[in-house]
Amino acid sequence: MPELPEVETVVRGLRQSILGRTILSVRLGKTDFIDDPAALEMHLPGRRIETVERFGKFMLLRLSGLANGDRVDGNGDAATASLLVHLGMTGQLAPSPAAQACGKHTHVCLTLDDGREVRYTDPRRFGRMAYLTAALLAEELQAFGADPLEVSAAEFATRIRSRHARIKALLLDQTVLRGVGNIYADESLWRAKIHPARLGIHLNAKEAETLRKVLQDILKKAIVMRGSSISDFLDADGEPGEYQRRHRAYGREGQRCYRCRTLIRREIVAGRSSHFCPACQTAPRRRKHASPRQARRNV
DNA sequence: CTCGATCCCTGGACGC
DNA sequence: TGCGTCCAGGGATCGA
Repeated sequence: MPELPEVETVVRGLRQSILGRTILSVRLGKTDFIDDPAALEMHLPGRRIETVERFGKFMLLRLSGLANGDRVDGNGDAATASLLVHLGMTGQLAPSPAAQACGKHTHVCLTLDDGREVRYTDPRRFGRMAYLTAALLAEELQAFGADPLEVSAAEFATRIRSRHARIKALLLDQTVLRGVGNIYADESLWRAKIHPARLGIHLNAKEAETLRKVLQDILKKAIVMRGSSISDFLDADGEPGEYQRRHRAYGREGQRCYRCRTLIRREIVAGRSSHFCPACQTAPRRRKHASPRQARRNV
């Protein structure tokens, strides 16, 4: 499941392999994960891939202006448009020789000017692809939160400690931080010894800063190890990552905590399966079940 | 504001 | 071997 480190790994691979290539043509299979399939077919051919960037869990392929002075629609926006790609749960984006047969779940093929194709493969089609002008892209991206690798101590503390939601939900909320998913949320909470059901507002300043530090450390190490391959993540070279070997909580239900030997537990927190050590990560005090009558009195 | 529920989708695990 | 069932999960959405 591609989260920030996995997406970063793919982005780095694509930078090596397809930067500067021109897209010649577009072939589509199933298109229910594409915002406007016709826009891809209409606008991608003839455009060069100028940059490959990551934004949270999104990949952004910034495209050149139209080749040989073709008409640019109205505002000239098309000149700085991008292809936005989200890998969802099972998406892969990688170049392969055009001669190579496509897999069953390959739904987008971008023919390049060097005899290869960039292919998007996604069995579950939880991903997303969209051709967006600069203005539309900016509009999309402004809704997202801070980059977890860049976020300052002060901003992180503000974003977390002002919220009544569970810390697990906050870490997963892309409008709070962009790029963290279930694996790295559980891993960072384990490292910081914070129970996933604690409320953001109940973390003290020290806990919040610890969490930020371990989250950054984990994400950086995971990038170095080219991500976690749990089910079927492969990078742009078709290689699996290695970070799953370092997991301390995620996927370790029933195994012993590396710190205290207690059995790792899995519970649904904030709607997501959450792995934690019930001894190291002490649960929040059980909320007193305020009766509806009592709650009403305080109004 | 925050929550849970529901939907999307398919492969893989599991039980019989 | 071959069913059926359940589950995983990022994100959107909706109602409580």
